[in-house]
Amino acid sequence: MPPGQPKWRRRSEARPGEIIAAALAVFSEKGFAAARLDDIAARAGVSKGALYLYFETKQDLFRAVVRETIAPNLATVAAFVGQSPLPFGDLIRLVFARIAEVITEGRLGAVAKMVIGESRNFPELAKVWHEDVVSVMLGAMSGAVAAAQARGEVRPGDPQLYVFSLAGPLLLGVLWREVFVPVGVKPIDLKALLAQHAEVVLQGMLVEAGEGRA
Amino acid sequence: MPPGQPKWRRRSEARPGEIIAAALAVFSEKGFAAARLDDIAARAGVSKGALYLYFETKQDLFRAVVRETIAPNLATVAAFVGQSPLPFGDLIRLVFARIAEVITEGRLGAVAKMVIGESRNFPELAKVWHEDVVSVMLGAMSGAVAAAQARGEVRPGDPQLYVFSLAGPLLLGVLWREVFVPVGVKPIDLKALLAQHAEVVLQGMLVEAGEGRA
Amino acid sequence: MPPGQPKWRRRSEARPGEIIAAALAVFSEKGFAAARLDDIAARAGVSKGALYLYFETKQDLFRAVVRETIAPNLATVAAFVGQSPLPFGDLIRLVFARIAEVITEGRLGAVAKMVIGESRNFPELAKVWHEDVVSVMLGAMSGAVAAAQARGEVRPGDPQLYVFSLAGPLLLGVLWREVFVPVGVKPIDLKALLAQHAEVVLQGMLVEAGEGRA
Amino acid sequence: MPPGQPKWRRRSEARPGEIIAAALAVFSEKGFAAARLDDIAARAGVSKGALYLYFETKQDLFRAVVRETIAPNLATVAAFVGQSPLPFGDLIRLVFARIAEVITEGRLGAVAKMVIGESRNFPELAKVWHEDVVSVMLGAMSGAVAAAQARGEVRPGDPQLYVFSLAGPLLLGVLWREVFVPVGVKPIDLKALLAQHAEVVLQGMLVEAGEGRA
DNA sequence: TATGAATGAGAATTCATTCAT
DNA sequence: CATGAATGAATTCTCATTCAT
Repeated sequence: MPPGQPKWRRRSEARPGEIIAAALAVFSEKGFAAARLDDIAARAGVSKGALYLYFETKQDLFRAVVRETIAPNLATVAAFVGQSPLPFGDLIRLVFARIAEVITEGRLGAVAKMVIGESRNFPELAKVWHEDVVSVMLGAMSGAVAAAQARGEVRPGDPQLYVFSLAGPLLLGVLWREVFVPVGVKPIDLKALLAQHAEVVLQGMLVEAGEGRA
Repeated sequence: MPPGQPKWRRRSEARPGEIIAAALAVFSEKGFAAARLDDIAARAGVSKGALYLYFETKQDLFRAVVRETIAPNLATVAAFVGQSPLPFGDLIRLVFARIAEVITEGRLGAVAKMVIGESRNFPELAKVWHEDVVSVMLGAMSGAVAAAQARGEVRPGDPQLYVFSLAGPLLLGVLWREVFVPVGVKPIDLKALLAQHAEVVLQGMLVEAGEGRA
Repeated sequence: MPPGQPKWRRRSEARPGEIIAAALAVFSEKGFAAARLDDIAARAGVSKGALYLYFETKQDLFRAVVRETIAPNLATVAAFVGQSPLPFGDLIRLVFARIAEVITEGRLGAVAKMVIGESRNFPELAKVWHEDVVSVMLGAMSGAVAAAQARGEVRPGDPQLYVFSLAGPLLLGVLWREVFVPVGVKPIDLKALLAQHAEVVLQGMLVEAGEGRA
Repeated sequence: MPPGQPKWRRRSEARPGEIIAAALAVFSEKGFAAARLDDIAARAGVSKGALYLYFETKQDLFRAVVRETIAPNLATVAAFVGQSPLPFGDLIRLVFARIAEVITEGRLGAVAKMVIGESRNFPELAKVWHEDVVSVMLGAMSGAVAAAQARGEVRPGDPQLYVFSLAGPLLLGVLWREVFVPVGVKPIDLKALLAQHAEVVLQGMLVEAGEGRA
C-alpha cells in the first residue's frame, strides 16, 4: 500500500443509506420491536454506536426506513396517471405493468407489511403512508376514473370504489408474497394475476363498444 | 384491598377464554413483541402468574389467540360455497354479504393484521392461517368458479386468479379499517365497496346473456 | 368390594414420612434451592398444598429431611463403640463393616452431600449434623482410641487425629459414590477400601507385638 | 453520583477475572441456584448487564469459576509426583506439605464444596473435576505407589486404595473447614493432621527396615 | 384434611442508549 | 467520526406460599 494513501476512504455521505438498507432488511424480517440494533449495525458494517450518529433513536431509524422507501417510486407513477391522455383501459394496463415492476423489484411489499404490523405502535407512519402513498395514488387514479367517466368511457359508479376494485388484488398479491411465500406456499404469478384482473375489471367498468350508441 | 374481600375467585372454566380475549386486544394493539404480559394479565383481571397456568409461554398464548379466532367463522362459509346450487352471481353476492358481516363484527381483521405483521417471527402461524383460512376459502371459491365455468356461466380464465380478483378488495377494506381508520382516515364503506365490486367483477366474469348463443 | 369398607384408608400418620422420603429424593438430586415443591408433592403423591399441612416452609421440610435421616443409624453405632471391650483392632474392623452397611444401604451419603452443599445457606443444619453425627461418632471413637492407648494397644498421638485418619477414606468413598459415579466414573469398592484401609492404619496405630517389651 | 465522575471505566482486560473472583465468592457462599447475579455484579463492581458481556449465562459463569480454579494448582504437583526419585515416605511428606499449602491458601476447598453440592445439576463439572483434578492426582500417586512397590519400599496392596487411604483425611480436613468452621466448630489443624496421618499410613504401607531381609 | 388455582415477589436475561476512549 | 464496553430499565418466566373450595 503506497504511503500517504488512507487505509480506508471515509464515506460518511453513504453511511445513512447503508444503514437504512440494513435496517429495512432487519425490520422487515423481525418487525420493529424484535429487530435488534446490534443486527442492523452488523449488517450495515458499522458499530452500534455509529447508528446514533445518524439517527436519534430506533424509532427514528424506523421512520427513516419507511419514508425513504416510499417516496421515490410512487410519485412518478401518480404524476403520469394524472396527465396521461390515454384511453382508460390502456392507462390501467400500463399502470399495472409499471406497478408490477416496482413491486417485484423494490421493497415496497416489505415496507407495507411493516407499516401494517406496526400501525398501532407508529400511527404517524400509517398516516405518512396514507398521505404519501395511498392518498396520492388514490387521488390520481380516481381522478382518472372520473375523467374517463366524463369522457363516457367508464360506467357510472363511485370512482374511489372503482379504484379499490382495481387495487385490491394488487395488495393481495404483494402480501401473499411477503407472508405466505416464505412459509412455502406457492407464489402467485403477479403478472398473470394483474393481466387477468385488468381484463375482468375493465370489462366491468368500461362502457361496451355498442353500449353508448344504443 | 378491603378485608373480607376474597383475593381471587376460582373460575378455571372461564379463564382461558378471558385471557385469550384480553390477549387478542393487547396483541392486536401492540403487536407480539411490544405486548406486555402485564397488560394482558391486567386486562384479563388475573395475575401475571395465572397466565402461566394456562399457557406455557407468551408465544403459546399468541398462537392460541390466532387459532381461536380463525376456525369458527370461515368453515361454515366455505362449506356453504361448496354445496350451493345457486347461479354464480347470486352466490357471490350472498358470500360477500356474509363475509362483510363476519368481518365487521368479528376480530378477523385484527388477527389478519397480526399474522401479517408477525409472519416472519411466527411462520407456523402464517402456515396455519393459510391452511385453515386462505386455502379453505380459496379452494371452495375457485371450485365454485370452475363449476360455473363448466355450466357456461363464467368465462374462461384461471379460477384462482378470478378468486383473487374477487377477494382482493375485501382484504384492502379489512386492512384499511385496521391500519388507516385508527389514525383518522375516513373509513371505507365496506358494504358499498363490496356491492359495487361484485357488480363490476361479475360483469367481467359472467358470460353475457346473448354471448353463449353467438 | 364389600360395602361399608372405605375405598381407601386414611393414612395421615404415614404422610409426613412419605413426604420426607420424596423430599429427600428431590433435594438430594437438585439441591435445596433448585428443588421444586411441585416435584416433591408429585413424588409423594399429594398436592402441593398438603405439604403445608405438615411443614411450615420449604426450609422446614429440608430440616426435617436432614434430621430424620441422621439420627437413627449413628447413635447405636456410637453407643456400641463406647462400651465395647474388644481389642482396638477388632473394634475398628467391626465398626467399619457396620458403617459400610449403613452407608451402602441408607441415604446417608445423599444427606451428607446436601449438608455440604447447603452448609452456608443452612448453618443450623451443619451444626446439627456436626452435633448429632460427627461429634457423637468422633467422641465415641476418640474415646475408644484413648482407652486403647491407656491399655497400651495404640501408640501415642492425638486421638482425634487418629480418628480422622480412620474416617477420611470413608467420607471419600461416600462422596465418590454421590458425585462421580452418577457421571460415569468407576465406583470405588467400598468394602475393599475399608478392609485395606483398616489394616494399613491399624498397622500404623497399634503397638507391635514385641514393641511394648523393648 | 457526583458530576465529573465517569460512570464507568473501560477495563476489559481485567474484568473477566474480577467477575470470576466475585462469582467464586458468591457461589461458594450460596450455592449455584441461590446465588444472585445482582450480588455477583455488585461484588465485582460492575452492572448486571456487564456480566453478559463476558459470560453467556449464569451456568456459563459457574463453569468458568470452577474451571478457572482447578487447573493451575494441581498439574504441577502431579507432574512433580510422577518424576520424583525420592523414597516413597519422603515423597508423601513433601506432597502433603505442598497440598496443605495449596489448600490453605487457595479456594480449592470452596470449589470442591460447590462441585459436590451441584454435582447433580452440573454433571459436566463433576466430570471435569474428576478428569482434571482427581484422576490426574490419583494417577500420579498410584503410579508412585506402584513404583515404590516395585522397588520393594511399599507392601503389596491395591495402589489406588492406598492412595484413598492417604487422601481421605485430606478431603475430610478441607470439607471440615468449609462446612463446620463457619458454624463455629473448632478448626482442624490441617498441618498436624497431615503430619500424624502421614506417619500412621506410612508405617502401615512401608516395608519395615528389617522386613525384607527376614 | 386435602386440593390446586391464584398470587406476587423475585431472578435471569435482553437491549436501546450512553459515553470514555 | 467511530467504537464498543458499560449501563440499567424493562420483561418474561418461576415458584414458594396462600386460601377459597
